[in-house]
Amino acid sequence: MVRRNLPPLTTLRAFEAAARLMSFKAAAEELRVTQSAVSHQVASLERNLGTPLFVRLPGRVELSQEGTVYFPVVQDALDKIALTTDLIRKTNTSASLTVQVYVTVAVRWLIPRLQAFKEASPEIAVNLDASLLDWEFNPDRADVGFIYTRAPNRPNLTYTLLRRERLVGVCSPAIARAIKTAEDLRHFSFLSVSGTTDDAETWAASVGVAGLSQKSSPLFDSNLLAIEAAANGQGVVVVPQFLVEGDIANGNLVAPLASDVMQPGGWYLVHLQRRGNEKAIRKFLQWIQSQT
Amino acid sequence: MVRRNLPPLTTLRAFEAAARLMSFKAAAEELRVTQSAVSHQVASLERNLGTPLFVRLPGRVELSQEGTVYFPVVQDALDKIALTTDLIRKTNTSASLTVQVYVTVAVRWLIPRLQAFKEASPEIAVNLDASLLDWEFNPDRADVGFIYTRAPNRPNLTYTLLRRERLVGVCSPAIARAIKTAEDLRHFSFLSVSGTTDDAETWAASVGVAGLSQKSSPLFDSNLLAIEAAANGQGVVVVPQFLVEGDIANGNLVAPLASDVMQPGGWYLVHLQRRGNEKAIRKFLQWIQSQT
DNA sequence: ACGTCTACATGAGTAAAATTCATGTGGGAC
DNA sequence: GTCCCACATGAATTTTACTCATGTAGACGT
Repeated sequence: MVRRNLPPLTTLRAFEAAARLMSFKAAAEELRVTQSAVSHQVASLERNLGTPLFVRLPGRVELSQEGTVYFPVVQDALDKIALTTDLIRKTNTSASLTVQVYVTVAVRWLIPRLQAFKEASPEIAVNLDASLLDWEFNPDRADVGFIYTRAPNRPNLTYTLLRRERLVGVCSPAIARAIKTAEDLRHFSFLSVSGTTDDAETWAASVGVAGLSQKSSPLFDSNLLAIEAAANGQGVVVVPQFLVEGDIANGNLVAPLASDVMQPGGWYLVHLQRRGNEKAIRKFLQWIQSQT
Repeated sequence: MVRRNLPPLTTLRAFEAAARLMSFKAAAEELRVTQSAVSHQVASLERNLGTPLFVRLPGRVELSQEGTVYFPVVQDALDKIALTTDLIRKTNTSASLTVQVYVTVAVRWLIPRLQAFKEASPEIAVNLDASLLDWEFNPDRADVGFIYTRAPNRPNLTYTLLRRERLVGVCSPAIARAIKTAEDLRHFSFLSVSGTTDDAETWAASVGVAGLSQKSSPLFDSNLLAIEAAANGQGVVVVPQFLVEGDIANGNLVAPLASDVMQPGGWYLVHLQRRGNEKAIRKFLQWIQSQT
């Protein structure tokens, strides 16, 4: 068929649900929008077609004559699209899961543990969408996000708190030997990372050298580089503890000064609310909760 | 079927056209969007499905394996929706045309002439969407608009200039007998209409009494009421001439002072660009052009 | 008769999606 | 090597979808 004058296709979704359920309210619940959205969508479709598709009765609706003609055609069409869409998705995505994760977290925490997930769920291939500076979960690019935020409240997203994390200042063993008190920090560089200077200052204040981290030197783009630099004896970096607990355990890095200060936000596993029932997402969520 | 996880339906339109034509560029032309829009839409659908639907080759595309599966299902579904949509539209709207028109223009100019249009095109029922203050064409509410504007450049709309109109100051015959020169206007009220005070002042300046219209009295919501008030001897109103030429011809209103000042904008017949080929719209446009 | 509750309707404001714009890229034709 | 073409992409803009707040009409209970 040559170019067709289709109605706005999104409105068909609302119309079909409302027609099938005989209720704008029930359709709204199913589609996870407000009743008002369904009402507006149906009205838009009716304007486009130039005729009512429903007869409005007190507290309920019936299909109009035109609606009775339209509904089975639309329902059948959407059903066929949905079935084929699911088939293609299953073929390609139910066996994979894309995780959006900060590159440092990927390298230093997640990747070492992924083997365990693969063993637990061999049918799910995990792809990592590692980002350098993106703190916001992008549902267009990933199925889930391992995200640090202080405001876990973006609409349409489900946030599951995995951990609140302590901040630690770490350095190489050589530098650690020279640090007896916080005052000794004045002799070494703070390796600051863009976007995390608040954390560094919070930690510095907690060990009694408020303001010191602001006199810092090399600015790094990511914790990954900063941690490497710290391990190489170039100074002290302040990071969430879970990123360096492996290095602390093997002596590669040392946390010479104790502090109980916590990051103000939390680390969350995030996904689109409406995808909360997908098996791969649920399995990953369960697994990562068991790891933290 | 209970709630389904449909892809974004708008993307299906782009996918189907691109798949049928084997060209994003040709699909863009057919859909009257840019090639970039098609590219973005297809990419969005591919992300949603988790797999490419096209194989990109130099300067052309082929359907991928999944695309080959998906295309006939989507095409068939959209064809069925389009056919049924057209059937419903034909039943309800191809024989009718809704004209958005300022209420004064409707009462004083268009309605008296509609009989001629009905005789010329009896198969087209004209509905009027008369508005009081809306100067902007709303394609959601009407098929065409008879619109005054100085800026005929909103995107996606086609503007056809019908006329540029002279402004006239009109009053009852009784008041007209008392007006020999423009200075005599000082003894009478200017009947101002919200939204048209610029016109009134432009006219007043053109007959040599700049500023006089700004000392005006009763403010009316529409020219219709103001014209009625003028005919009833309550003062002078400044309006586009075509609105009162019938009253001037029958002596109900008089334009005692000549002026050649024109309205700065124009009167246009407006419609959605993409609907320019519809028979009812074309017929109405031809007819109203012959009337002006 | 009155009050309460429900589902749909509507306008305004906000968020998300669609689209345009400008430009880049890779390959084919000449 | 140059030019041209179709597709790709990011940013900005426009349009659409949606939410919010509120209104309305009728059903139901008292």
